[in-house]
Amino acid sequence: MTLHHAGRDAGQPIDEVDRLVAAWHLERPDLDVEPLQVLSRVSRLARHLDRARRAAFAEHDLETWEFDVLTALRRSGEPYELSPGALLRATLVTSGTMTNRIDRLAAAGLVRRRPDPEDRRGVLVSLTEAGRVRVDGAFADLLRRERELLAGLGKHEQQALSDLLRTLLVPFDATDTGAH
Amino acid sequence: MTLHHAGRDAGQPIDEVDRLVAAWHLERPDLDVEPLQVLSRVSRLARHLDRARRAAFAEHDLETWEFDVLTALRRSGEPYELSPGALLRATLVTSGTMTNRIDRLAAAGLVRRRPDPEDRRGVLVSLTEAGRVRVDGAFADLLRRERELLAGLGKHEQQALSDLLRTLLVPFDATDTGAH
DNA sequence: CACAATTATCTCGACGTCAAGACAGATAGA
DNA sequence: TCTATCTGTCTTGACGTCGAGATAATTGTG
Repeated sequence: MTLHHAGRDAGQPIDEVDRLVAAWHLERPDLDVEPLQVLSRVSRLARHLDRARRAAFAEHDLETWEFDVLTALRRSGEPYELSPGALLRATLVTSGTMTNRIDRLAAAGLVRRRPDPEDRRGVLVSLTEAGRVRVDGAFADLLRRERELLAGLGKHEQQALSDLLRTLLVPFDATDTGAH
Repeated sequence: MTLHHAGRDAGQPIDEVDRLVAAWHLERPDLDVEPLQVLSRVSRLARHLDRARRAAFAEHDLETWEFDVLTALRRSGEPYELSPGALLRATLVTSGTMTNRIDRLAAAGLVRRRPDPEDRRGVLVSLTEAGRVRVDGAFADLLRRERELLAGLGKHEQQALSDLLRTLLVPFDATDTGAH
């Protein structure tokens, strides 16, 4: 395996993934572990982002899962109303989970449930005024914090990064319909 | 907000995040949601990766959490032995979770627990031969699949991507000591 | 018009994780 | 040495998610 030139750029700082890759090189010099350079970083970064978000939402008395549901409704525009089915497709959770989430959000007064007038199997979930105010505040705060996390990258580096990530993402978004 | 030039490159396909950003532009034209271009993609990609891994490990009768613990041991080298404390730092879970994981891995015959001869509070967890064989097989398979996921990128695009991700990751890895 | 297949939501039990705290042993200062 | 503090591991209870399946309404076919 020709890994002699596949290392890091000189001058870059070292992160946990560099250490992890180095450890694998010692233990399994026969394997090409380069995929980890990209994909382990994606996973670890996502984990850190989850924590950062949780901290941001805590100041608005919201859990991450509450934010996910409320933003899906907010993003859908007036009258901020979607079916549970649409919500679970937007948030990638199962139907049992969504029922539970809607129950708790309704108990907290952030959403309202009403029967779908056009389909008697169906239900429509809408944002209350309290819910809209809460999610708008949390979202603005989230964007502020995310901008800080990206401060280390210039505008066109960010653009390059999103383009590269999109390339990896497209195959998934194309085939995948989410959990039901 | 001057976003008129901040969109996507022409010729690139559209992914879910492009749709999500477009929806926000309609609903909240006052907000600069560009951070989502990077960070939502990271989160969503991590989610898809989790699923892909789960599928890879299933063929080796391993859960993701089992793989995480076993690779930490494998990577540490002979004699493939670490304390629960070291394992929880490596995997970013809490101590209660790690106790539970070790219990189940020991019951499955993949790891062994023994008292630390140098510290009577402590325990040492080591890979059994069965555990080493299992994790080596699963890891090779994982790398094979991850390489396929990255097939859409050239070698130096992968390099560029890991460098950009490292820049975002370094501040976290520097300050953060993980969950205890 | 009836029947089968599909769609939408909810119910329930099992599972893995976390957070807080219990407990034993180690360590350092008075 | 005695005591306070720290460290390492385990215990416990609450919680959110999943997966399977139940129920009910709609749609499509003959």
